[in-house]
Amino acid sequence: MANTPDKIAYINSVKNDIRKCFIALGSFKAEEVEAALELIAIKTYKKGEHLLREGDISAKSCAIVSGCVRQYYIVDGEEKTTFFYTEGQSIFSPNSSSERIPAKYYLSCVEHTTLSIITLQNQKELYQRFPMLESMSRMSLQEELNNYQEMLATYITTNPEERYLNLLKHRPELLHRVPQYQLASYLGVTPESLSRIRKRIFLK
Amino acid sequence: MANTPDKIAYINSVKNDIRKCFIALGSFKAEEVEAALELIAIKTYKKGEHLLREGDISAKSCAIVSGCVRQYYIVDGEEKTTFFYTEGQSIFSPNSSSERIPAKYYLSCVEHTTLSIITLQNQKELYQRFPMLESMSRMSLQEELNNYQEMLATYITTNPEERYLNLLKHRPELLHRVPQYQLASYLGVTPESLSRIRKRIFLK
DNA sequence: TTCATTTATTGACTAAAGTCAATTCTTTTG
DNA sequence: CAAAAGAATTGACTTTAGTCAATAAATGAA
Repeated sequence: MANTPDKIAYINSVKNDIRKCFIALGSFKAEEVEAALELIAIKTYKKGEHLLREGDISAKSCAIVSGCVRQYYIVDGEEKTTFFYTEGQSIFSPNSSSERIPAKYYLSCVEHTTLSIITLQNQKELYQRFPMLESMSRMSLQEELNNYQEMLATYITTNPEERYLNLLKHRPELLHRVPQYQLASYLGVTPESLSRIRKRIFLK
Repeated sequence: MANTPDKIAYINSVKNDIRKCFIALGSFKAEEVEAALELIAIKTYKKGEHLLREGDISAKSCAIVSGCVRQYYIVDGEEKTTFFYTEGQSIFSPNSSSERIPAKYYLSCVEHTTLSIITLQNQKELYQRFPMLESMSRMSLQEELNNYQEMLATYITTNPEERYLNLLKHRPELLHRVPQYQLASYLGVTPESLSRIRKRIFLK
């Protein structure tokens, strides 16, 4: 399927936004920025499209430019949602460098979604050329790790109702973007229970 | 409190183990290894001692040489355990580089524990001197992030009984090293419930 | 717009976890 | 060793979530 002029224009505008980010870092020459941009692909996905299926071996990392991607596992034939990625969030590859680990989960688009994608191969090249980027990457991984530690801690220390209220507080937009049965599974309850939790909260 | 000769000998033997790890990497000269070792401290802690308290600003990362460290939050006056670190695991600082974020949790030793500790300051120096170490650090952070993503996913997709069975399978030693009421809180249930879960499983 | 499908809610009932109090078992320590 | 403190278990009861079936509401495609 060939890209329409519209789409090409859109991709260029996204690339330009990324260009601005690189330039804002202040440490790169114009040619270097262009070289780095060459290593990144911009792709769009339709609602419902999969980025990854269980068993796939992925060798790329993505950042969400716009849209929403759902991570889920299939356990006993049931979809169990474990994360929603939205604008600005990164989906790190389950594979670092040389390993070839098949994914245990699925990634599917909840909405029409635009990603910036870099292959591990290109990432390696980028980091060799610009060690500063590897350093930044390490620090953002560290931050992301802290986030996950905190998410796990929050999950352990709260019950489903509190988790729903948390979501309402910290990612309210999700409630409108995502079907409720997927939210339910993300909160670790059945759709029926989430419906009752919402009712309970409403009555308070 | 001065170190006894015993303790000095012990710390030296630990340092020597770390020395061997560096040498095994194959890319460093003997003086470089010694310089790197200078940046790392070995410390021992008694059972019950705290490495970190809520509100503390920590500027170091640790690796568990031996022993067991429990991470917990205090929520409504109750300790909520969210992780157990054992031999070979790393406790990354909640602060990367320049930020000064006070900790939201506690770290306390479940047993007599030995740590290797590096300050963020020294870490920075180490990475500047040996970029390969920063690259390794990035990759191990990536792996650790994958671990956490999977732990969160497992937590979301399982009920307390399954979580207990999981622990039995993947970290059986914890069941003997850690008091049951702390495990209960780690599994997200009350001590009474865990006691009943164990009974239920036993009767099957 | 209409029909079909998907999603959300409700009801009735069951299973599991929470709470509080009492008891037993285990570990510490003076 | 004995007393005290800490940890684990058990019982009775309450609250919350799970399950299954029915219905209502919303969404999407022809």
